[in-house]
Amino acid sequence: MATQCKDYDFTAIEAHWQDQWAQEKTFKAIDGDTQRPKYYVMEMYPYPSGAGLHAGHAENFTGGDVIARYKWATGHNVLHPMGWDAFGLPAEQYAVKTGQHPRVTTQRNVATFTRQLNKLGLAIDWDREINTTDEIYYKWTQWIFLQLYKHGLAYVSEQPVNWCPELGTVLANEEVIDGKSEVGGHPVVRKNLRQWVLRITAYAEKLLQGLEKLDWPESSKKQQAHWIGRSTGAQVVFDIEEQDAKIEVYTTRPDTLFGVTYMVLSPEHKLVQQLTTGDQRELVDAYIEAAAKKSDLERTELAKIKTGVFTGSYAINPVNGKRVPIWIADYVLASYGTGAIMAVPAQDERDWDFAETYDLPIVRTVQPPEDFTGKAYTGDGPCINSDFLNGLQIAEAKEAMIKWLEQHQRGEAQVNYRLRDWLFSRQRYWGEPFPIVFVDEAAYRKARELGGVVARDMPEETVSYEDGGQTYYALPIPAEQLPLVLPRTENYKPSGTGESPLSKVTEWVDVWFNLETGETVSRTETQPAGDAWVPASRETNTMPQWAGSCWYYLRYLDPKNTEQLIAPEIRDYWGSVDFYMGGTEHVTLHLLYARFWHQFLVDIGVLKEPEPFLRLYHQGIILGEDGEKMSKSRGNVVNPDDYIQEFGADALRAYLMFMGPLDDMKPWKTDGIKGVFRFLQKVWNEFAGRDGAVNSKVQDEGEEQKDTLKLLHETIKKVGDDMEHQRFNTALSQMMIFMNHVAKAETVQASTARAFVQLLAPICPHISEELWQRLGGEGTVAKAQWPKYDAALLESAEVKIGLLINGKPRGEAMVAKDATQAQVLEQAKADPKVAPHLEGKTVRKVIYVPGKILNVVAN
RNA sequence: GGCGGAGUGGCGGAAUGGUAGACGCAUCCGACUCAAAAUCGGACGCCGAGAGGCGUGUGGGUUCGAGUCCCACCUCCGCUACCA
Repeated sequence: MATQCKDYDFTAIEAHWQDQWAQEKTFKAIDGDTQRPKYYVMEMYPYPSGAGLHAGHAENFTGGDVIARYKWATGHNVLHPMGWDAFGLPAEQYAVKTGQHPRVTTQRNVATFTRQLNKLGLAIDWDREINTTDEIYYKWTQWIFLQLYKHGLAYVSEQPVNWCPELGTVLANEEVIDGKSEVGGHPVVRKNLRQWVLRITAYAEKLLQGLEKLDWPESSKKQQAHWIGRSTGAQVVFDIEEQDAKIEVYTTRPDTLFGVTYMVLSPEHKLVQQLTTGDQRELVDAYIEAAAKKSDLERTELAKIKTGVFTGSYAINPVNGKRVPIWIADYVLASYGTGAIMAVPAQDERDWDFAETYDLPIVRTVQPPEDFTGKAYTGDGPCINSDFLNGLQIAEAKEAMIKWLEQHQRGEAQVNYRLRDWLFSRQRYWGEPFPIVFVDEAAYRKARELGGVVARDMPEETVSYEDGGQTYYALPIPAEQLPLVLPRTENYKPSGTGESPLSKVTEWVDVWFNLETGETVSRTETQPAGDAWVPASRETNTMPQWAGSCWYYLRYLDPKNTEQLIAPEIRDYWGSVDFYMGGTEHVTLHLLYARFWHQFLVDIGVLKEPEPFLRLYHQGIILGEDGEKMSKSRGNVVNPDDYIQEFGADALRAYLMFMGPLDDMKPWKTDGIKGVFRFLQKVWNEFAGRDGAVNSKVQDEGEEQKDTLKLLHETIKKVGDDMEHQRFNTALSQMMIFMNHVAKAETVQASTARAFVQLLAPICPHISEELWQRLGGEGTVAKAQWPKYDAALLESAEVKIGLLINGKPRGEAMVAKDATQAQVLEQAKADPKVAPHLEGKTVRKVIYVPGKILNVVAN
């Protein structure tokens, strides 16, 4: 049913059709529909912040929506879902500030977002809505963690971490930018804390290999590959003079081993104390203390001047027996390789800088070219000063050296990755609790002996930690006992000590734990009867925000399943995500983590497809009207709601798609939306008319005019091609050209109008549904079969071609499509605008491209 | 420093090696109007009265023909950054 509107009352029309779609469940994806090909398209789900929907969201969701609608129209069974990434810091920080519980603010924000998204007219299957903070959802987040734990991919580690005093939490490396927190920009320092860590490095190779087959932007693949950072080289063992210890280093340049003039340990290296001699002790201790206090910002920003101190000890170079001094310096990272390096200043810029500062010797082992004027030489060349390597090029020398090291048992070839294990715990309230309890050693042993479901979900290798002389052993809360519900407490403020707020909820933390069944009872109750019940303490850290987003694309497939993460037949039907749209900023975080979990789930038999996201697409950032990044402080923020109210969702959607290529960064121009609004107004006026259901120029009987028909088919072709390649801006241009023609035509056939409205529907669905109805279309335009163009109609008997003399355009001519070169040349010679340019010249050559140009070369 | 992307009218942007500037915005002229808005018609790269000349960051090259291909350079943006 269409509305009764006379004018283009977009508010009424849009509300009407949005209701209609919701009621009819027009965009419900059907599990197991074998009649139509499936298509799974999704956008990165939003974090429901208090600020509401912004322009970037609108662009992201509209872009995905146009694709979804186009796929429906071309006969696909489309899955286009939506959900909420609702755990995370901002809700908790807001709670701390205002005293409102995160659950309350989250619910409120989700309601706001839902209302805003609906106003955009998105073709979403809302029956599959998910929320990462729902128990039914995070039960499975916990379940996946449990599987990771069981398979030895989750461990506890006391390690220096990025501690942000302001936020009262630890951050992942990826959440620290220039030594400041990504959220809020607060300073970050190092602190040792007990943490859960996921062994993503075990998947480094697989994650790298998997990239090859993905249809992702090349730059994103490169970025991820760089993040994984595979390098090949050798591990080399250095003896230490008059000491029992050995230093292991990793190097990508084993060929330069003869050029080692000193060694450097990171200040955190475990051998530092042992290697420091009495007279150096004071200096070394002071240096270590200073390095520990430095924030990451200081450590990187002050990197221009490298600092370090001598430990007093010497290492012995395994290839030539030379003694080289061992230094410590914070330009060597504890977390990469072995935390120690062999320094070869002649072939490494960093080492050169350091050697220069501290007056350490430099020995070239690669002959630089004669014209080389720089300091460290990192290019190729023949080896020198290198004994048995002399004369070899770098690649050969590396091989020879590795062979030598292996023969003499002083090292071996090694592959290294830049990727670090993933720091997976947060000292926060608003996240998924870990399905873990800690018990003493006796209880731990007993759990294994009992062989219940607890033992079943235990990893082979014991996970434990020490604190105050006591060892705590981790035991899983087995799958049967999930979800482990986040306790409803008002104690969500950060403790400030680095402990999670949950640690203060003692009635939740301290439990009786059944070592066989994994059941728990608060220790405020009396101990249940039976040997299997022991006192235990829950893990009080929570999971990071990334956890829920690692697998949400799977939950959309089977959102209400309480028995399985996903039913196999549903998994097999939908497979992987065909089109995933979101910002580039998630390439090294979310997209890598999600691939890791996905590959893991494949390995344990839960999933089959090797990769989660086959096609990745990044929408470009929308800048403010001033060409600057939108921000509250600049006051250039565009609120989509304002424009929906003033021009309608269709106009907003059309403008967002018309601004320029979807993946380009581009500035918002309010005047621009007026242009597309005029276009929609024109569509309405031409087809609906100003004062009736249909404009009187729309004809039901008779034939379409030739030129209109030709243009229509050109438009069908152009829009279809553009839709396939996400070129929505040029698709709209073509539709504007078409409407400009219709506006000038005396009449137009209803069938023509309907076909046009179909083309418009993916981008402007509301006005299209309305006009489709009025023009006599059947059912919803969203699912009407996409028009086909007739190639024969695209041809015309006469074509316009350009007449060029010596490559310069001098005129144009209408000629028969199959005109010969001679005919066209005649016409050119006779053309009053062209002829003067040929006067007195001899024609040397003629190039004729039928339908395009005739170029006469003359002098 | 490394990786990636981009430089086209006043602006957003179009152009399988084939008449650069489609489409839209802004501006100007005209019609309608008492007037304005809306709408419609027209103009709109730069220089030039005109013929014409010059024009896609700069310099070279390939080609009958280059925004598009090749080489060198300049500028801007994004990401990343002591990873040995």
